[in-house]
Amino acid sequence: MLQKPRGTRDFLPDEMESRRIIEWRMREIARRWGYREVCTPEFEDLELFTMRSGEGIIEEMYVFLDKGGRKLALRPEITAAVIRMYVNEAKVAPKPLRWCYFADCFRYERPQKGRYRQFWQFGVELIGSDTAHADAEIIMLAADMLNATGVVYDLKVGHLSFMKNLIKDLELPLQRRVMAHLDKKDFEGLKNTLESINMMDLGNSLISLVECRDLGEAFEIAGAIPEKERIHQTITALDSAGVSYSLNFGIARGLDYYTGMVFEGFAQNLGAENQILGGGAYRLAHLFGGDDAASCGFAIGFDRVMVSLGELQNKKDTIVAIVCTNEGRLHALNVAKIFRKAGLRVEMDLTDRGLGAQLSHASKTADFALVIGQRETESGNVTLKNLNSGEQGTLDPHSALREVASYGARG
RNA sequence: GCCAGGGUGGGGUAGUUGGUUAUCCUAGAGGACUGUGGAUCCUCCGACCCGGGUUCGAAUCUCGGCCCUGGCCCCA
Repeated sequence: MLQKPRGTRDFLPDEMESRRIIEWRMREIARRWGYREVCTPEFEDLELFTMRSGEGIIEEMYVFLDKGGRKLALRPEITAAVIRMYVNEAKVAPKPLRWCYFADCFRYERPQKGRYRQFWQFGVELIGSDTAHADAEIIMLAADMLNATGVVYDLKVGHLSFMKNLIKDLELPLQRRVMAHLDKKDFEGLKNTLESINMMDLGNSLISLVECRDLGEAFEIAGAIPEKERIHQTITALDSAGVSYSLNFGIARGLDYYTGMVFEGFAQNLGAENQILGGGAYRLAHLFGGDDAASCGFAIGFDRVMVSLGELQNKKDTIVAIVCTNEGRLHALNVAKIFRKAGLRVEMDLTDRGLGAQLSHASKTADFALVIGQRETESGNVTLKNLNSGEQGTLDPHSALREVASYGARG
């Protein structure tokens, strides 16, 4: 049998319903904050992604040549494409721009719990606003959105300026190494790296910074930071808004283009892949030939949220099955039309079997049966049967409709 | 790329000192019941992940691959 490609998934109707429900909760929060949806191509020039993240990521992407010999890649993330789009299409639009997206991405990685080769991200980007309150809005929106899904998570907020201030005198490659150590909480590796250049004092400061959960303390450790006032404003706004988070100045988020505030969210009941959200303030537009617009945004790992939520009990539609004889079929189609126009879910029996067999099937899949044969056709009525209670009666189609409509949704 | 454990009808399973037509449950189709379902009974449909090797004979032993689950690495 032909199998689906590794790391991809099929979604049956029950699961799709759950996914759409959660998706729409996120969409609704984005809408309330003024973020409007954008859409970019599923594939882009490979260069778009290597410019943002370096040549190393080619190994982790689906890369291919098209028939014109162009080097393309399935998008491994959306932020770069959104900023490219901003530079191409919207440079002169009034700032700030509030955009969001919900789309699938592709990464060629080894699948494991919460990690797939095709996966969906819900993200937002706030472009052209470089203030404490822009940073705060993005974090508040992230929290609002995760809360709306019902997922249980920890939110960690940090700022790169603390770490950067402490290591600003190191050579650039060394800075990168130190940041990588800190991001992974690899204190042994950090000590070894700094020992080799005789800067153990710095190591101790960095470690206490990473373990520090208090803003005042962090300022003391890191020394004079130009962004101090802005950071204060952001944090004050978060506290005032009642956002639940913890400070963590060890977040490095790997890449060079993050400029200040950074934050991550972690689900509590996932395995090794428990990060469900990541974001921060960054500058990318200049890479793609635009101005040096400041941006801020985040992406939520939609599939991980779904894994964390587990199986959901969705509200079920009331289902009306039409059970009819050959003599009743044309009348039945008219009745079905009336019910559908009223918004009800109606399923015709399409087989030629007897009423007994049709009803047997209906009892497994529906809440009501409308039995329509010669007698109903001649009188213009329908026989409505409640498949849970077994009660039935003959009445005109509109009375039957009222009866079904008042039944409401099944648990 | 690496490590561990797995893969038997659509779903869930039994079956290893190698040996009849591969077990059972469930789901699906039909019937007993030609205008009334769920119970019961009967019938049918349907599987050993793929390929090589050992053997008279492989679901079972062996090798390789694919895929699944979880972990390492990576994580934009």
